[in-house]
Amino acid sequence: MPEQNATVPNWLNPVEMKAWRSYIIASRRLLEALDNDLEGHDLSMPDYEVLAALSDAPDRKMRMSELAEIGLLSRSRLSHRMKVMEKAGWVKREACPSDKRGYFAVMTPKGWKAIVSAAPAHVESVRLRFLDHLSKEDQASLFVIFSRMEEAFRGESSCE
Amino acid sequence: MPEQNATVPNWLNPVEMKAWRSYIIASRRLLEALDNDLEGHDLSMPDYEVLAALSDAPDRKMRMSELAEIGLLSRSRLSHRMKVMEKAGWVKREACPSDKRGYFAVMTPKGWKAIVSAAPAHVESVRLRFLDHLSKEDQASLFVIFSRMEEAFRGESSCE
DNA sequence: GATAAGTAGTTGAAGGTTCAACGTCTTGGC
DNA sequence: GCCAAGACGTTGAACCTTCAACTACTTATC
Repeated sequence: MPEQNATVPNWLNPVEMKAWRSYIIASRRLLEALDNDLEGHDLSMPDYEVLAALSDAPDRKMRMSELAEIGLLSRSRLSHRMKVMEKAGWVKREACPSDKRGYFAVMTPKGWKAIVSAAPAHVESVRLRFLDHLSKEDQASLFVIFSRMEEAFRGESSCE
Repeated sequence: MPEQNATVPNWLNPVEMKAWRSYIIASRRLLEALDNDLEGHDLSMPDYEVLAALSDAPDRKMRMSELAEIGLLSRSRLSHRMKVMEKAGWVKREACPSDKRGYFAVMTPKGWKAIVSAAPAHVESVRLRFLDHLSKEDQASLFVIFSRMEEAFRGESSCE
């Protein structure tokens, strides 16, 4: 970090620095590892999340925009991704009768099979890579901390 | 999440689920927000980290591979990124005399100016978006948790 | 000291993501 | 009803990342 003191910047002290660095490194590695673990099932994390969201939805279908929101994807990104997932046969699109601008993403039986076969391994991987490092108390306090953070971001989401 | 019980998958219980979801959502938003905050200085997070690492190195220069490791970038990605950063005038490359395969990434005065002007705002943004949500004790326990996670990933880094 | 194996770094192609612009439809105000 | 403003979703272009292949050099082994 360069030093400078135009308005006396308030650099991170060693404790803060360590917290921040360990967080940033571990969180990247975590995402990487989860993605790798999923690769065996030919799924990426975003694809998995889209399928997981659909699998929980009534009739396994959901409006594009809702899906984008849940999956933390921009509309555009979801749209591009859907083209690929549709080609893979996991989902299809269906016009929405009540709003003619809208579409439903609908999970196909093949998509269902894909997520059913990937889910146990993915959950296992979330445990192994994340939850297993946390005691019950850690889990509770992480939840508090990150909910607070999440709350703070509410309203300025950049994936619309 | 679909249900299935081939080998009785051990789904997440509500506490685990909440910890996991809040973590994954907040951590994505955090990265997004930090990137946005940096945008005003025409830097992305990876660029910032590369410059920050260089600015701390002796002579503000560093071997490409070391830089890649610190910045959590693959060699290839760093190489591509360097081309851009070089064009922007922040860094240049310099052959390594002792190992003729190797290169140094060297920070230019312009690069120094860029990071000096971005750093205070970035640090402020790390505080605002992350550290401010954490008490001293939270910081310490996060550090313990994520160091442990980081440790577990050691050796299977996919950015070589 | 020759050779095999490994390391440093780059490259191009394939694929993913973002951004701004667009067409289509809905909604609210008059 | 009409019109402006907004929401839904898609598109293409620009950009970024990954992956595998490659060159050039170094190291280890014999």
